Amino acid sequence: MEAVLDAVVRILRRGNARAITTNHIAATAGVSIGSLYQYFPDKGAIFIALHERHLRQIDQLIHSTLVEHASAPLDELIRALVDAMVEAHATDPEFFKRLQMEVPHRAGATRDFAVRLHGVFRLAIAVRAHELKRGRDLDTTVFVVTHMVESLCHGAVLRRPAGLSLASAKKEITKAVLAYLRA
Amino acid sequence: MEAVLDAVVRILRRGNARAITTNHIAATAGVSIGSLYQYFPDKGAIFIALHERHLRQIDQLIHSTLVEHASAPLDELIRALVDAMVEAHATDPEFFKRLQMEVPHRAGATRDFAVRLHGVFRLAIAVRAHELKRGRDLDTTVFVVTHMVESLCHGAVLRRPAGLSLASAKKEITKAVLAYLRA
Amino acid sequence: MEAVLDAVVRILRRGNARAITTNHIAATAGVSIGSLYQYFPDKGAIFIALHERHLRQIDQLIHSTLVEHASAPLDELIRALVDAMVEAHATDPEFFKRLQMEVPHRAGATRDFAVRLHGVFRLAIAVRAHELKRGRDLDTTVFVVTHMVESLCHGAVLRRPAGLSLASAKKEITKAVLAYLRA
Amino acid sequence: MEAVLDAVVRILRRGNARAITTNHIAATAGVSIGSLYQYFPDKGAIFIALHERHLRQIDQLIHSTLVEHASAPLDELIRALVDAMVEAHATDPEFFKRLQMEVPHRAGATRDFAVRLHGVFRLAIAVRAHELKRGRDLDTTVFVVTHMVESLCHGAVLRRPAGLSLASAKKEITKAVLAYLRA
DNA sequence: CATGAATGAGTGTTCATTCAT
DNA sequence: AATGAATGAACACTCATTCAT
Repeated sequence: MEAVLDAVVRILRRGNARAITTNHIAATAGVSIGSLYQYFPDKGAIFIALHERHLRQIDQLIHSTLVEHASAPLDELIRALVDAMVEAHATDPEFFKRLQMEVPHRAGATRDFAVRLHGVFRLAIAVRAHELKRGRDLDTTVFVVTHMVESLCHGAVLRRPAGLSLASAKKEITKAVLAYLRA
Repeated sequence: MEAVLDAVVRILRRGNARAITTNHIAATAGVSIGSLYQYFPDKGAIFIALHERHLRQIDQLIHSTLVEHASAPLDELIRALVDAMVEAHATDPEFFKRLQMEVPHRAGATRDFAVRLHGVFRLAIAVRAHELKRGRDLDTTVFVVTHMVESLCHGAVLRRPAGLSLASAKKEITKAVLAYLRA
Repeated sequence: MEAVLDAVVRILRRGNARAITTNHIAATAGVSIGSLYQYFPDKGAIFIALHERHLRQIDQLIHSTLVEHASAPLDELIRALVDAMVEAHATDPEFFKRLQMEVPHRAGATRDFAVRLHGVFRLAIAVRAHELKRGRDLDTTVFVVTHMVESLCHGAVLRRPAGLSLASAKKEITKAVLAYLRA
Repeated sequence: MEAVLDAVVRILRRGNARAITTNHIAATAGVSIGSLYQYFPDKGAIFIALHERHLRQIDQLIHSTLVEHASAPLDELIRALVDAMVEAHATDPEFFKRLQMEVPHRAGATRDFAVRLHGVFRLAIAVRAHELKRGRDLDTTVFVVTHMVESLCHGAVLRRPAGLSLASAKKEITKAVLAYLRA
């Protein structure tokens, strides 16, 4: 199963978006289509699994970042999170872009992403509520932070303006998130 | 040509993502496939045109908002922009979601979006540079604002937490953007 | 459409039961699979159409036999009917056998056959009721005659014992049917 | 082996004609496909065995009927045979119909049926030759009787007209066969 | 003997695209 | 310019069969 997902990744990296056929995936994975269909009910399931694996990896990254900085103040935590998110996608931005664009991602894959981030971010922010102004709605705050982190980190990797280094981008994102949280 | 794009919209609204075939699009548009291919070189061109039309609509919306608030202070402008963006997508969020998920948007459609917003936002912010701290890099600031507005406005329509009204979401987004700009 | 059915017939005659694939049918018919699927929703529809055409041919044969012998007495009519039925299948018994055995005939094709024969036989026998004993139930009589004619005529072509000529078989069938009708 | 055939029967009764795959048969039978292929060289062999088992059951039924009525006169014998045949199929006509329609019966399964019936009927009629007119060809007579019994008994179960009870159908079939034999 | 994961040739079907009318 | 029947490459998927364990 892992081999199949890796095969899709390999094909995607090679840039052959047109070659993402079940037969070609199976061949690239070194298994027969029969075997492929023993583990995935249909083609869509492969894409869903691929997205989910990607999300799981980000999840783990964020989890370990949160654990590592469990007792750190808000600004340090945000800095670390942004750093982790950006680095996670900066390794192979080309591939990441293609995964976003070429691989159909129906079925709330993106939603899942927002939802999962929501849970852990909620906890992390709740713990540091004393650093924020009183009277804020926690879920609203988390909603905004979640979207800012996701969108800006992706943007930093894929669409940052020429002349803006990745390091500066990370600083700016951190600044923006903290500005919101402290407002 | 407009009829063809409207046909895709109609099919999308009906929810039949599987039915987006050139033949079905032509039939729904009330033209023959032959005619369809007289105006669009291939299927992808239809999707590109559809996305571009959507972007053009948002562009116009933002343009008129900017013109309307040409001499307004920063906070009013941002409030108006967020309002316009959210309302533009809130009319039919189901359709909008499907457009994002089902219609392949290769060829930097999203990039174009960011790029276009970038241009006008740049001007609007440059004009109000006196309201911001000195020494900021304009492009960086615009990059962040652009992504925040896009991501949060889309998120507000598609993924806002239960219990958060659209009106409150708009306020919160405005607050977040202004917090960043004033930081 | 006719060409497609003829193609199936040709393949069947060639004996290549394994070669009855939609692609092969289309190729044999001299049309593209695309065209084939423009006229038949799926493979099964081809078989149904083939059976229906065969039934229609038999229907017409029986109709003209009935018309030709509209005012003939019962024994002459039965003799003519049996003759027509046997001759219709005797032309190419090999093909006919394969049509029965190799071509899936779900969806009440055979039932239709019995039903159609029932209607015309009913009329033909009703008109000659005076030649039969009184008090017979017409539908029951027709049911028996229908099945006798169909089964025995098919059997005469496909399974008659060695040493029994087709001509003798026809005589015997006629005798059997008349014996029943006059009983 | 018996379990495998029963599995096919069970699947057929459930109506899932599309589900008659070797894997599904094996699963339903509670054995592995490996084991299935230890006893049956290929899929066709399963169907042949199924048909043969069915024929064997009918054979036994007819045999015992013949033995039971070994010294009975012709009319009693025919009545008993028709009764046995009809009852044999009337138990589960739905299943029987599906067996006929869905299960490929190449390889002269039907022929075997006619042939086997032929043997025993031949003997039974030969013994009672004194009840028939002289000068009849025995094989011809048996051919006709065989087909009449098979076709009419099947027809009585599957296609008898509304308003005709099974009991009346049996009487009528008996009458028809006797009428022929005595003609 | 039994198992069942693995195989892959082969199938039905779709659908973007063309082109003669 | 408009049409839409025809095309056929390409695809997702099935399922009978094998064979190492």
